[in-house]
Amino acid sequence: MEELVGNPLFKGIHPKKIEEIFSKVFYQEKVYEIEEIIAHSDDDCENLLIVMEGIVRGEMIDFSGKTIKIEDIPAPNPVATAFLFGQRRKLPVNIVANTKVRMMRIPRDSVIKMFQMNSYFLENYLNMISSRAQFLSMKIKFLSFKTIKGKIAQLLLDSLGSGGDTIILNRSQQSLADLFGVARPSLARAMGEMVRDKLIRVERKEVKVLNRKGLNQLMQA
Amino acid sequence: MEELVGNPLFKGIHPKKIEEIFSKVFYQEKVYEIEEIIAHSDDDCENLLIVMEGIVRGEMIDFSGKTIKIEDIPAPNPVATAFLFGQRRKLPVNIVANTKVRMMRIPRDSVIKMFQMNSYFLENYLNMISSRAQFLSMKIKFLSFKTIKGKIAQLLLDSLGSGGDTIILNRSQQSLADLFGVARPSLARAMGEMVRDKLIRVERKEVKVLNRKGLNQLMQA
DNA sequence: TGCATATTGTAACATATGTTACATTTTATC
DNA sequence: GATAAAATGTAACATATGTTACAATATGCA
Repeated sequence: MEELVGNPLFKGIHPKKIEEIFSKVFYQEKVYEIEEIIAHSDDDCENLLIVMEGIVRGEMIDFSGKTIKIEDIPAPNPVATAFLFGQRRKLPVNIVANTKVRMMRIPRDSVIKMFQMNSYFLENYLNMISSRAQFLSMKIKFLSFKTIKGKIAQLLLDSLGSGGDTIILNRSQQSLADLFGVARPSLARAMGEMVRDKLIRVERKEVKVLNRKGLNQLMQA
Repeated sequence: MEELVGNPLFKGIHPKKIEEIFSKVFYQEKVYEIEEIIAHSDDDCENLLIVMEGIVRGEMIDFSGKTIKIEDIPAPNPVATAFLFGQRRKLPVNIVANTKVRMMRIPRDSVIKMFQMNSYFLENYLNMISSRAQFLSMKIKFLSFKTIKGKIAQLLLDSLGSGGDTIILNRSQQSLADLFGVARPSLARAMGEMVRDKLIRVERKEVKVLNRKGLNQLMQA
């Protein structure tokens, strides 16, 4: 069980205690070879999966059969903790072995027992899904700005904080456009108009905010 | 405690049992008048708040100080369950009383004790934040499709799965439009065009997929 | 320095979506 | 069933963004 030390789900729990917990609940371990599919998208999510060794990836399959990588999950981390409970207890992605991996599989019932045996484990689990919900919430705030100028304003005011009025953009226009999910010339045009309207001044990678109130208004729409 | 029957956090728990739980942990109740601010955005989230009576709203404050209503939360429901744990334990919104309200306030420690006293309560809580994470996850998926038709295609093919070819939409056009982050008439138009192009056939809440390949193509763009 | 390459600015035009307004249909309530 | 309320269909028009193409800079490298 030493592999579980360092796993965020077992943070703050003494290794001896971890041993003790696992002596009292049912679980399985299984080894997968490279590129083997560990779990399919839409499979019922009845078990907590933990990467003990190696790296797995989550990938989406679109309907034409193409796959899109979503994220890599290395040991020692759990997989899809937000789908073991809740209304839709199904995996949203395929889980595939990037390397040879060893996975631990703990049934939901065992997990609940573990929650009641050890409040650290419970808090760690709660922290994990809560953090995820918080992160997604932030991301949505960003994505749901409709206009390009709104996204720019959000980015600028966010990275500005309270002090100062200049930001160094360390990304190319193209990468910014990708981040926003817009076309590069459209981004250039939007920034050009903001300069024209004296909201900002741009010099190479340096952006100076001239009119905070104006930027705020762009975020409303 | 009868007000808690019907509260999703206490689903499946016998009223007597609820009494018993609350006899063993610390909590407070407080009454707020109309338009009184119950909690401020960025306040540390140290307590589980439950609306016992009345309706509260969450509202965001933008940089210029204007407020934007986010959602109404009527009794008997908890508030901001996803912010009691996790990395950023701060309220993202102001909580304001829409009507005269009575709120229950349970410290995080008490909540954890309650988790360990009653596994229904624990599962209900887990279900609630998990469902929220799942909902946000789904929303992001839709937001990142550029075109409305793409979003529709994604929704249809997703809820279709492998078998059958008809879906019952249990949401109003408006709520779908909100989910997609588009305007309602735009959604109606897009669906109309898809019907015209013989990709789908719509009859009230029932949608029949006529051309899967065509829907796939809409998702590529 | 000179050259090649990448990045950025700009323009004209096409298109998707938003906005507003109203008619029509469905649903709920008495 | 009658009525009001909600949801939906549709149209005309405004606007933001995408697309394509090319010129103007900036950047890296020999």
